[in-house]
Amino acid sequence: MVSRRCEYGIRASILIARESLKGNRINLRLISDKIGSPLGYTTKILQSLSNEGILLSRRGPKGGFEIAPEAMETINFHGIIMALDGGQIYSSCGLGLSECSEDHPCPIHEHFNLVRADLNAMVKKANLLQLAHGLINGKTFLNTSKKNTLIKDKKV
Amino acid sequence: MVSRRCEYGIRASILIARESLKGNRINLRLISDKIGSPLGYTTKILQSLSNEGILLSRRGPKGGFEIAPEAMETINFHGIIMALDGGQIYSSCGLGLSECSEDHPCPIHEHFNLVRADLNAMVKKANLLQLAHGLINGKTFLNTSKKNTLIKDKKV
DNA sequence: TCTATTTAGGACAAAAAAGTCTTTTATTAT
DNA sequence: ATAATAAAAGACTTTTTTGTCCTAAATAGA
Ligand code: SF4
Ligand code: SF4
Repeated sequence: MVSRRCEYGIRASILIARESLKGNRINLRLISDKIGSPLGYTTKILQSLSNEGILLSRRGPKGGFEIAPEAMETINFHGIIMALDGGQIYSSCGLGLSECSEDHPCPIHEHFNLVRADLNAMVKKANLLQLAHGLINGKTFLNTSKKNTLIKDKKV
Repeated sequence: MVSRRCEYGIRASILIARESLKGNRINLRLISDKIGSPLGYTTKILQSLSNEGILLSRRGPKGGFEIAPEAMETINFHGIIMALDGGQIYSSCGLGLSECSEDHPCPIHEHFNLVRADLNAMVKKANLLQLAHGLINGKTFLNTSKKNTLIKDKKV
């Protein structure tokens, strides 16, 4: 549904948001460790998010990444996906049926529109403040298994 | 959402179904032409679908691909996706948040469940008979632009 | 039987995505 | 100032996905 790049970006953002709410800045090593992503790859993803203004970064000792608490309500999945994958998910049909248009719809257009509407609603509804709070309250978890091992194991 | 491989497979299946309803067998060259997919790649996708019993193939002159009309109601997107991409779409979280479990959900689990439910409903509801009929009636279209040019152009 | 046609199958190549490594720049504390 | 720390940036490699090409096997029709 989204690229791995984007998956890491989402997980990292939620983690950084949580730490920022607790007043901490968190560095690359810790992030890649906690979310189970390759360090050298993560650095670029976080750079992209910084460049897009989603994260704040600070070099040097005591440096790391953070998110301004007042911005957290504005930053949602949609923004992160746009920053990392670019709008393809939205502009292209998820089923690859070439062209979208209301007066020339492909055979499954109606069905697919429902899914797309839900997806759009979700990515815009899910903001970082909410997600980070969920983590802090303990109601929800940010599972940090390395490299999706659990999911891959299922296949074997 | 699905791989390109799967996109081609879906488009091809709908086309073959339509032709089969009209009593025609359709060959590789025509298929790849109509759906705008590379011929040599398409051959393998159709082979996979044949091996999974989704398509019937016939070699030699007047050969080609077809789908038994009585099977069309049984063949849905779910089956095609499983045959070509394998169940990853279902087993892994579309947002890559590692682990799925009802008692240890990740922060956006509830939101995502809605999308997933819709998606599941769609891929199972969309069967080939229905889709092929849509094409024949002229109510819906199977857009055959080559290599998703329209979508890619939007980015430029 | 012979030839033309069409799928099957496998080896190979190119492109894209994911991941690694090394050097540079900024920041903090001594 | 200097040393240590951490992000920025870019070159490079590996893996996966996508795509190409060539040969073999099956089938229909002359
Ligand atoms: S018309 Fe609908 S189903 Fe068809 S390609 Fe466009 S969005 Fe997808
Ligand atoms: S708990 Fe829900 S949102 Fe989280 S990884 Fe699993 S399916 Fe995805």
